[in-house]
Amino acid sequence: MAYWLMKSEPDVFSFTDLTNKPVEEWHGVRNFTARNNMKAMKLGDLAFFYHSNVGKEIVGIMKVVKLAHPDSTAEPNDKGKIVWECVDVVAVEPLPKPVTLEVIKQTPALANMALVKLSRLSVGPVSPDEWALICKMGGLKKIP
DNA sequence: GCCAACGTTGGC
DNA sequence: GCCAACGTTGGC
Repeated sequence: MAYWLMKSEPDVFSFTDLTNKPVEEWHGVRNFTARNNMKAMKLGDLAFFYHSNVGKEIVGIMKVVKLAHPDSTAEPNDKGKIVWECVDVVAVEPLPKPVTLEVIKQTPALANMALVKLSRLSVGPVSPDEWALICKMGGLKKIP
């Protein structure tokens, strides 16, 4: 099982929005690296939900419930092919104490995260160590 | 609102 | 296939 981090602007779609839905298609990714990360996801993989621009913090955890499939909002390219894909996710639980980007940058064990190094990547990997530490910092008693 | 970082496009 | 120009993202 792998861990991930996915970004969304809370103005557009927040973690609260996710908790109000039974399941959500993570559509709208238009970057090949991010898409490839989604194609690498397995059922049951967990991902942090990060609020970009507004908040700039990790606010919750979600789970992959459907493997990558064509993005329903993507237009076919000039060959009539849809190259953009996405997974479906469900909310698992919020972090009692959101972990901010500022704190992540100040934490040596987290300063090399893809979130920090590749700030424009909207879907990136998280190592098991990073995952456990952020869960702890976020106030979770049990590491999912 | 600015700017750095990065991806994409198009000319050669 | 290289690289300059341009567009977009996201932090500040």
